[in-house]
Amino acid sequence: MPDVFVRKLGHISELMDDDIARLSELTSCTQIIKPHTVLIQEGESCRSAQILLSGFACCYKRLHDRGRQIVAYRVPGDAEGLHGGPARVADYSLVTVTPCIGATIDRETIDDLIEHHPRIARSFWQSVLDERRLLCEWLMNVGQRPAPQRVAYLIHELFERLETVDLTRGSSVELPLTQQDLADTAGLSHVHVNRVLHSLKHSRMIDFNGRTIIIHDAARLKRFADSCASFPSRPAA
Amino acid sequence: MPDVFVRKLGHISELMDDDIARLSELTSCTQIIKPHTVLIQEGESCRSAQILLSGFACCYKRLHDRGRQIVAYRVPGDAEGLHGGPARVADYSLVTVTPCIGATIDRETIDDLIEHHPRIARSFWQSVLDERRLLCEWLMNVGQRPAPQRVAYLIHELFERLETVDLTRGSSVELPLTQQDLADTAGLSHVHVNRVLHSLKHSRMIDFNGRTIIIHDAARLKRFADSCASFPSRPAA
DNA sequence: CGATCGGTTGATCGGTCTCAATGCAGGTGG
DNA sequence: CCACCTGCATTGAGACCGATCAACCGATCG
Repeated sequence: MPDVFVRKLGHISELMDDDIARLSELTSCTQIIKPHTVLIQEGESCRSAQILLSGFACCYKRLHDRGRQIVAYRVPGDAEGLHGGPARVADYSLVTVTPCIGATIDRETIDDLIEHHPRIARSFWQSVLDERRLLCEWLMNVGQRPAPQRVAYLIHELFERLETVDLTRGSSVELPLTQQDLADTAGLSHVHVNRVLHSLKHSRMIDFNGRTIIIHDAARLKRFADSCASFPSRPAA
Repeated sequence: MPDVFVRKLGHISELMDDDIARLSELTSCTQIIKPHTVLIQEGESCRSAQILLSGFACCYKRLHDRGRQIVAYRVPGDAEGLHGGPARVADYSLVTVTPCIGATIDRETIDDLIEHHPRIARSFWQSVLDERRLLCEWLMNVGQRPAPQRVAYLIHELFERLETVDLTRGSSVELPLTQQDLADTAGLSHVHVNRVLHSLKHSRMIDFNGRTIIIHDAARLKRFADSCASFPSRPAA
């Protein structure tokens, strides 16, 4: 059974046995990383790709004095720097949120994979394009949605992503994020995120207890996120 | 002299004469496109790449009933769909803003270029990664900056991008965007964009007349965008 | 000449931020 | 074992930024 990373790549683009073998070989050398470890610093050049096999990480940019903007989450199976070409200056910092298990692949190996393994190259393209898709979604999220819908969308997205890697149990997920993290993602204050979460809970859209979130009806949550209801609508009756 | 597109690619990643020849060949068959023409529809599958040689276009997503979010601008030399792999469902719509001159390259040709012209492949990677970089910037822009800084940032970015393709004259640019376009980019109302523009003008940060914008001091504009001044600061005295 | 589109301005409303205080849990050192 | 501290969640009060609504203007165009 290949690891999460290889499975996820195989999901978004067809891979053959030898592709899988080659990738598995590269991700077999793992390391354990402590929470809140900075793996990549915005602005510094980054020579390798990072594969996340377990745990939670996030990517963020800082605005001089002001707050940080989280621009992406990395969950098990995700990777950073899976693109061809020479080393680039990092667009954002990458930091672990929880303890993580990761693997590192250097740029030469990435380039070699892209050059000699067309199916792997495709899967790399797909994964970069998927990142771009999420960035567009997030941009629309913070640009167009009011706070409750914004938070609802984020929770829904994370739930769906974690579902594909079997990190949900039924309708509940473990989200190791603080309300401050959510705030920095949604472009809101953590105080307001708190109120919004409770209003979502009150309207039976979600439920939570500690870091565990329960989504009773993912479709309804999504529908709400896309609606312009000026207030989380109560369940009928 | 190669066209804008080829020059821009050559700028971000080294190309040889035969690469340039091959690309120039592909962009030589141009077409004229009317303003407000939808080239790609969000959600529809898109089989070709579009090169923009002249004119202005924008990419946007729609939120059900609510407004649109512009997620990118395309200026001369930019392209859409410059990535490997099979046709994908479009993440956003692409529509011309002004009359444009464009060229179309089909997916098979793109894949062939990526496979047989390593330097071209690199430049394609770079351009996709540059798009991603801008998306992150925009996300931080709407997520973290107050309205005046947000608009200032956008104007600065567009000025810089247009400068690299020689579409500025000294410190002035022609921006064929309505205030509504800027609003949909910044996640603000067009009324507020109007007020902010005037306050930027009043504080001598920018000047404008019709669609022509003058940036007296690009560095100062950028500095202001990155600051947390609660109000556009007047020039000393 | 009316119609349309984009820009401008004023008044008002409300969503969200900020500030501040409190509570609660886990960890650490005495 | 207790005192303390730190990080996170929670709650209230008040201020403010930016949205909305509405009206008007000017230019362009058929």
